[in-house]
Amino acid sequence: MPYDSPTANRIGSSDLDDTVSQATRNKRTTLSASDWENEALRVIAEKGIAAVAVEPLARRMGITKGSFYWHFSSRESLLEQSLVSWEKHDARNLSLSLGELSCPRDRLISFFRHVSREGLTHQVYSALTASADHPQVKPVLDRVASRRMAHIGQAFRELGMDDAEAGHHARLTYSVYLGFLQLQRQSQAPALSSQQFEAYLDHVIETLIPEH
Amino acid sequence: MPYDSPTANRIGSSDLDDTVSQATRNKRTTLSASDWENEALRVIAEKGIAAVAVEPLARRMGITKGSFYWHFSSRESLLEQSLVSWEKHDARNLSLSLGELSCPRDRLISFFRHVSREGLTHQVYSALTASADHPQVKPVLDRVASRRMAHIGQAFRELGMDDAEAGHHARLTYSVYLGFLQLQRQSQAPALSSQQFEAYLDHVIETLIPEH
DNA sequence: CCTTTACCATACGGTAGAGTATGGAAAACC
DNA sequence: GGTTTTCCATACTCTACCGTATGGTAAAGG
Repeated sequence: MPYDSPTANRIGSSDLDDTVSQATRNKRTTLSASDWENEALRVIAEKGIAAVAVEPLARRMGITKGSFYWHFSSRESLLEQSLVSWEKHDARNLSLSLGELSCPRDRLISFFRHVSREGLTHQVYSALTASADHPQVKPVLDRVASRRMAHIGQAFRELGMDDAEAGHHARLTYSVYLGFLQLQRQSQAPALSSQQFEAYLDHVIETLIPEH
Repeated sequence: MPYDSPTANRIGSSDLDDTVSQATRNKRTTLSASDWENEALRVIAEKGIAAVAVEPLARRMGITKGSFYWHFSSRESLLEQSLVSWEKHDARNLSLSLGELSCPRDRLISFFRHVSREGLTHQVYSALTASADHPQVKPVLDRVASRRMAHIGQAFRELGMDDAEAGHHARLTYSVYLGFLQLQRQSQAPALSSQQFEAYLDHVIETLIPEH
């Protein structure tokens, strides 16, 4: 019973944010634990964490439960490892997208721009916010939010704010981001067009980010 | 089969936002449809819409399913009527808390102040945002959000903004509110103390609401 | 007083998913 | 080449909930 063993992707990393779902394993080899994790994350992105059920997931992958319970001890274990995997991936994304640019203003703008048409990672986050009360999700969301707000706050400090003001402004800025995700999720209408979104984004930047 | 009949509270209005749950019906008379609706809304506030299940709800009320299926045709019907009832209640709250004050600035500040320690109605809203993808919840949330943003936008227009800017600023302001709710729901730590919250609120007001 | 009608209890059938048990096949190992 | 490991299929059990069927009781209406 090797379930819950350290996830060493045996076949190939099959990194997140790529679209090789079925193609990766097209009848050829056997499945690994990370294959289940990635598929679970896709389901989370599409239908939320409550939709991560063992049997439907197995059907979706063209396989049976027998495989699952060899790799994992329980559904809870799958969720745990999937969330850990996602959190690592997100932390790496954060360093990449916000750690590169030297100008703090560009960093903040880049943060907002990454929201609209971002890949699987952000969709998962949006879906997880809907399950913020879930005992396994809550600590993950808290860490991710803290990490992101810390980065944002740092940018505001570099723009001349003192610690207290930067902290408040980071919380405010991140709330705007969360509120945007919420409106995005609940709106059935086509939401905002591209130009409307751009105009709104300009307004947000103008309101929240000091000129220099 | 009188289920789905117009909810005429036969016994007593048992209005929302009061705490007479068991006390209202302490062995005495029979239950009405609105009793089920109110209890459902309490469950939504506590554990979300997925926790609204017929049998657990009946157990919670010290009764059996037999009663429920006399008043309602299905679980779906209960949700529908509960949401309708809540939406009406919320619309009335909006007119009351934002329609009274003449000064638009005070109206906006009052809006934010009503968030922190508000009763059942706001808890329900916070819980519903977690189920924004639910087919019965989505249209309700859309209407409520539009209604509230319209009020906020009107206040900004009265403060001198043109239509486009007021619209954007209303969306931005409402996003801050939604983001606050989200952070509230997901934080396991004691969140913010009273003074921290006041300081943050001052910052929000200063940032979002023009001086005069 | 006797019959409706309103309301609720009890018992049933049906579904969906979580785990378990066990066997089978294919590859790896020696 | 035979044994061991790895991986998956099949066939259960168990729980929780939805909805139905039906019978019982107390109050209201005639």
